[in-house]
Amino acid sequence: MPEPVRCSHAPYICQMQYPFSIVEQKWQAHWAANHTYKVDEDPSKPKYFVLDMFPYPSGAGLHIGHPEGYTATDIVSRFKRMCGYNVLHPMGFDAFGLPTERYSMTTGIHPAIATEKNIETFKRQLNAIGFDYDWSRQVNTTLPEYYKWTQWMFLMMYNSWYDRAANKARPIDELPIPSDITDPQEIETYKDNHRLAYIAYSPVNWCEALGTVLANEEVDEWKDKGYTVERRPMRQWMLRITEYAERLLADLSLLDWPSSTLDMQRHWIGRSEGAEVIFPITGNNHSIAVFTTRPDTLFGATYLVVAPEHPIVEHIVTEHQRSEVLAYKDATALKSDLERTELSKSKTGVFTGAHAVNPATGADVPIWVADYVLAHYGTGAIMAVPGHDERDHEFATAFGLPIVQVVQPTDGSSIDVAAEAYSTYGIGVSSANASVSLNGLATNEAKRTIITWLESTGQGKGRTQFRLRDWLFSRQRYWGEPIPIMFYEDGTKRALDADELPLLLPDVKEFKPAGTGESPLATVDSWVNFIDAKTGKRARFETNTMPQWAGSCWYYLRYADPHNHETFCAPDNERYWMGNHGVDLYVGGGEHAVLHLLYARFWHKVLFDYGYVSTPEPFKKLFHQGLIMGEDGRKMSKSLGNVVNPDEVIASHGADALRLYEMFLGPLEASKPWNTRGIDGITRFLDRVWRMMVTEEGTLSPSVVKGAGSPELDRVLHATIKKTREDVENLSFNTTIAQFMIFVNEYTKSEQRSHEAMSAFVQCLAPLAPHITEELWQVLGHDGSVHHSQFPAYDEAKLIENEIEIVLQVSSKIRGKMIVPADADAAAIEELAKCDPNVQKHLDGKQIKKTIVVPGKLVNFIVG
RNA sequence: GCAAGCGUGGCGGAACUGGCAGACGCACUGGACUCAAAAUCCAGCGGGCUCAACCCCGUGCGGGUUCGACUCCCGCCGCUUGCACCA
Repeated sequence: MPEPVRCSHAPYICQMQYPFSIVEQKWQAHWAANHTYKVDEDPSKPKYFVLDMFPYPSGAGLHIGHPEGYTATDIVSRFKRMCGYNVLHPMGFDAFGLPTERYSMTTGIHPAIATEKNIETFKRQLNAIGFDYDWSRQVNTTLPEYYKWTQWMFLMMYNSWYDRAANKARPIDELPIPSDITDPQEIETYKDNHRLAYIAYSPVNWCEALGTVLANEEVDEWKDKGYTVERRPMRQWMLRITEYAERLLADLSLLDWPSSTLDMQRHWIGRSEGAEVIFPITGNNHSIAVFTTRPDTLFGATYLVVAPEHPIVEHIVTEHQRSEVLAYKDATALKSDLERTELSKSKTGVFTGAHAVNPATGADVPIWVADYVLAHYGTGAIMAVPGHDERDHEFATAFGLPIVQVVQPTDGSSIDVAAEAYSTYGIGVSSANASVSLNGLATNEAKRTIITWLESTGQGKGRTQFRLRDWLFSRQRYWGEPIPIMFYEDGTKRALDADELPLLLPDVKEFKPAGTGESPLATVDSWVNFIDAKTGKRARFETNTMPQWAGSCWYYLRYADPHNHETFCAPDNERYWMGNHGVDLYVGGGEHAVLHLLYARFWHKVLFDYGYVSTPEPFKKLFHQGLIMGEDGRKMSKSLGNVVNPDEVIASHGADALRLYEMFLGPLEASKPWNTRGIDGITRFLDRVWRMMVTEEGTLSPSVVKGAGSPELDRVLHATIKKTREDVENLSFNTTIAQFMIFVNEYTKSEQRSHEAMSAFVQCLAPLAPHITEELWQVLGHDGSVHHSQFPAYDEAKLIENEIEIVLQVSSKIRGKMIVPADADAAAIEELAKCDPNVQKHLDGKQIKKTIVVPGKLVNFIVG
C-alpha cells in the first residue's frame, strides 16, 4: 500500500496527495512482468489496428511533442480493448538516415551503435509514460532481419513492369517483347526501360568543393558558408510511381482522411487534361512537342518556349545565339528550384534564333528558352499564347513578342488582350484554317474539335498529364538499405535472388562520402571488387543506398508478424490485422501529408497487385495531431530555450498528469502552447480523484458504499460514460477530461459515493490515466487489470431529466427562465411562460404577433 | 501570388444539425481552517450601470438572411499551414 508521500517542494507531509511516483513505478513493473499488453492473433474477436508514425530515434531523446500523438493512440487502444476488440498498437523505430550518419562522421561512432543507444533511451522514456505497447513486436528498420524485406520488395519492383491494359504490376518475365527486338542485350535494355525500379540520370545538388551530393535541407547551410552548389544530373535509381498516378488519385475517395491532406495529395499528383501538339522546326527535320491544357488557343500561339535543359536546344540554337543561350543555361543550373521560382518575379529568357511552324496557322513562330518552363513537367516545352495566359503575356510584353486574341468572353463584352491576358473560358474567334474552325465554339467544344483535328492530321493527340514525378530512390549515403544489385565488368548486371538476402551493409570506419559523388561504400574494396559466387564473374555492388522513406513504406505490415523469417508477413496475419480496410486509425504529424503517405500508398499498391496485401489502401482513417508550442507561444527549440523535457514533467507531476494535461490543452489537431501552471490543475484533479476513494492509509474510503446513488448523481455518471464513449471515438479528449472534472466536482460534494459509480468512473478514466486507475481498481477490490475489464455501458433512461429549464424570450431577447416538466407540451409551456412576471412586464400592453415554442429549449413571444 | 483552415474573457479553450455565449481548467479576488504559511474546502470572476435586481453592450471588422447567428451568406482585415510560374 502506498504511504503518504512528501511534497517535492516542502519538507513535511502533505495532506493526501496521490503518490504518483510509487503507483506509476509499481504498475509499470507489474505490466512488464505480467505481459499485460501482449498481443496475439485471436479470430474470436474483432481486430482494431491503431498506428503511430514511428519516430526517428535521434540523440536528443523524446521531446514533449512525441507523447501527444502517442497518448492519443494509447487512449484509443485501451478504450477499444475494453470494448472487446483485439487491439494492435505497436511501436518501432525508423532509424536509417542522415542525422545519425552525420553524428557518426563527427564522432566516429558507428551509426548502428548510436542507433541502438538512442533506441534504448526512447524506449525508457516511452515506458515511463505508460504506453501499452507490446514490445515483442517492435520493429527497427536498420536491422538486417527487417531490411532484408525492404530489399526483397525493392527487387519485387525491379522485377516488375506496369501493364497499363490490366492496370497493375506484373512480373518482368511476362513483359511482351516487340518482335523486332531479338538481340539479348537489346531485350535486356527493353526490360530495363519498363521495370518499376530503373536507373536514370536525374539532377541532384552537387557541391564540387565538398565532392558530395547534398540533401535539399543542407544546400542553404553550405551556400551560407560560401560553397557553390549546382544542379547536376547523376546516375540514380528511380521508382515508377507515375504509373500509379491515376489509382493514387482515384483511391483517395476510399479514405477517411482530413480534407486538407486529401487536397494536398490531389495537388501533388496534379492531373490535368489537354493535348500534345507537334511543332515542326523550320529548316531542320526536328520537331518540338508541347503539352497544353488549352489546345483551343492553338491559333493564338505566337512563339514557343523550351526549358533551358531541354535536349533539343543544342540541335536548334543558331551560331549567332549559341553563346548567349549556353550562358543562360549555365546560370539556370546554379539556381535551386526555389531560387528559380523566387527570383523570377520578372521573366527572363533568350531567343534561340530558331523558328517552328504553328500547325494550325502555318505561321513561323520564334523559339525561346526560359527558366519559367520546367524540364520535368509535360514535354519541357510550351506553346506560348500571350493573349490568354498570364505568364506568356508577361513574357511577350517583356520581349516584344506578338499577342493575338483567339477567345472572346461568352457575354460578348470586348477585351484588350494587349493590356491583359484573358485566361477565362469563352468563345473561339479568329481560329480557322482551310480544314478546321473553332470560331463560335465554346472552349470545351473547341478543345474537343482541335484535338480531333490534330489526331486526324497526325500533328498531335489528346493527353492526360500528371505533375507527379517518378520517385528518386537512391542516396549517395552509407546509412541506408543497400540496393541488392551487382554490376559486372562487361556492363551487365544481376539482381540478387531472394535466398541471397539480406545484402548486409558492410562495416566501415569512415562515414564521409567518397569525394567522387559516390557513397562511402565505394571505398570498401570487398563491396566494389569481388568475385560473384554464382557466376564467377568479377563484380561490384551498387554503392547507392535507399532513402529513409523506404523502411517506413511497409513497417505497419511487419508489426502483424514481426519475427517471420520466411516472408515479410504471413498471409493469415496480414488478413487478420489489415482486413476490411487496413490500419483502422493512423495518427501522425501533418508534415507527412504528402511524401510518406504517398510513398507508402504506392508501395502498398504494388504489394496489392501481387496479392500480398488484401486492401488497396493501407490507412483507412488518418489524423494529424497539432504542435505543442513553447510557453511563449513559439515553436519549441533549443536556441529559444523554451523546450519542455518530458522526463522532468514525469518526475515532478507524474506520467498520468503529463498524459492528461497534453490531452486537456485543447483539440488534438490544434497547435497550442504549453503552460507550466496549467498542469498543476491536472495534478489537483488527480488528487481529488484519489481522495474521493482512498483514505490516508491507502485503503478504500468508508464514504464509498454499495448501493445506488441519487438520481442526480446517477445522471452525472451516465452522462460521463456516454461522453467518454463518444469523445474517444472522435479523439476529443479535452472535453472528455472536462466531463471527468464535472463528475469529480459533483461526487466530492456527496457524503456517500456508490461503489458502482466509482468503479465505472475509474474505467472511464482508465484509458487516459492508466496508472492511477489500475491502483484504484485494486483498492475498490476488483480482480485483474482495469485495462482488461469491460468498458461500462450507459443507461439512456438514467440520462432523462424530469424537469428541464426553458428560456423565455420576448422579441428574441432573453427575459427569464423557468423549470417545466420534461414531458410538457408546447401549449402548456406557452401558458406557463405567459405567467412569468418578467415576461408579463415585457408583454404588458403589447400585442403578441407570433409565438415560437421549441420544446425542451425556449419560448419566444414576438410583440408588435 | 494561389489554396485551405482559423479569429470567442487576463490565458488555454467549451458551445450537438442556427436556440441561455464563455463549460472545464489556469490566473486572480474574498472567505473558512491555521499562531502563521502551504495544502484543502467554500464563494466570486466578459464589459458597463456606485451594491443587488433590472437593463444595456459583447464571439476580428462591415453588411445580409432569420422570430433568433460564435454557427449560414457576401465583402474586408489579421494569423496559421501548404504549394510556389505545373503550361
